[in-house]
Amino acid sequence: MAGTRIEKKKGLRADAEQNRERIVKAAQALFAERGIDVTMEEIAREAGVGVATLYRRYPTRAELLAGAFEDKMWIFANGAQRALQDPDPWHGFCRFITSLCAMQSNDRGFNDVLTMTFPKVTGFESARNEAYVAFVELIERAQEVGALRSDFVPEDLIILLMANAGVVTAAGKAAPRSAPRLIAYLLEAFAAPGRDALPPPPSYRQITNALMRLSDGSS
Amino acid sequence: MAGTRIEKKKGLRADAEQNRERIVKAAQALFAERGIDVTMEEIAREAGVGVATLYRRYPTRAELLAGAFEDKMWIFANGAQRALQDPDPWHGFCRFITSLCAMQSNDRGFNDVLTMTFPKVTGFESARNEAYVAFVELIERAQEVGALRSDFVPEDLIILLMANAGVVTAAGKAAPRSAPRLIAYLLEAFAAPGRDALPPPPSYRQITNALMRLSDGSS
DNA sequence: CACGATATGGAAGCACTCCTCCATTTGTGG
DNA sequence: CCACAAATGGAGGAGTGCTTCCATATCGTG
Repeated sequence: MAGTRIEKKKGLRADAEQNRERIVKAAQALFAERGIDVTMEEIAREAGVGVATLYRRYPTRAELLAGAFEDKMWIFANGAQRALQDPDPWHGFCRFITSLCAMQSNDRGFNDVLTMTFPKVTGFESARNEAYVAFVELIERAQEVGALRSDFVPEDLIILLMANAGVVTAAGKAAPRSAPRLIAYLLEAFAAPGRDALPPPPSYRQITNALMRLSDGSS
Repeated sequence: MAGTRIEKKKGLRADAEQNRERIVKAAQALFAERGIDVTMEEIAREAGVGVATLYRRYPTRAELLAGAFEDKMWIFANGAQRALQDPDPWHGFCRFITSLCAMQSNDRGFNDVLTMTFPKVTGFESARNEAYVAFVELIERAQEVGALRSDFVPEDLIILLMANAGVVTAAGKAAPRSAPRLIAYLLEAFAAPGRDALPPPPSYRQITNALMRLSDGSS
């Protein structure tokens, strides 16, 4: 997903740059799996460096978060833009929402960051706004062809995001089965006509087990 | 809502019992307003007692939570039962969901507790199960009269709860405007036909302000 | 290859919470 | 009214997590 990226810091010593990359990767992996509450020590350990190294590169926890989620935020910001190129407005609308929610499901940390909006972290707010502008147009297009109900407003997307975040957070392992069902219901409610069938629900056992997540160590 | 309650602890000295009540009230108030993360010290201060007093009555944080939310959990557990007495199955179904979600909106702590399911706290799990059983019947009744879509399953309620919890948590002050909109969409998706109109959405300003909640001290 | 700037690791400083200890105060039955 | 069990408050032990310090090790240029 990340692949070849531009070298950020200009005058970084070779080994330092390598360590920086290790740190970001470790942070991304741990955040994705366990949410943004992972310890700085743990990230450093996973990256195979000391905490001081981590702090030299990312002086504060917030900056590490920003560094770790920068690319996903950018993908998010451009998601609506790309969806605008879909010839079918309604399909583009649904695809954007679906893929965005999938990102939430697949990355607990991203899920946290999306709705938590920690302030003063360069670039995130602007990414959000950029996505918002594109999304407004996505809505208008879908409404013009009569596929999206006319009383749908852009704020509803944010509500959907927060709702999905709640499901992802609370459902834990059952999220991949639960979240799509929520999205399906909502898309159906958003549509003027009705369309595709619902995905199968998780079992009661699965979902209550997920609720118990405090008892075990996993998600 | 609480009003006159039964004296819990039998042989409590008069002043001790009075302090216990103060503690529960303080805990309920603070939890409701700021979620379950409130400090023990803070609760003690609000109650006008020392921490030791608090700990003597509720030896652990979990027990205090249990004590503070016991009554609301009971209300929840019996909500479905009461809804069963509604002559109109669909109306009963909607009313139960609506009032339950309103409880989440009005009490951040209850919202947390509902989905967090901390284990080994006497009575909560059984309350949940009791509600679940009643809710299954509520569903069947609503489906029999053709008001509720036939592919709706009980687990969908849990998903709805988790989704609403996410909105309440993330929206903060905008929750009273946002959560009902989510519920309205979902109820519409749950219904076989379509019914009532959607409530007005929160403004973009309101909802993004809510997202900024980390910057200020309030919710 | 040597030397200075850069980078590093781990210990320790802070801040914050949960919870415990114990000397002192307070209610209450006889 | 007294004596004693019950109750209390606040200091402090223990644990955790973010961040800083600094002595040491490493890179890379002249």
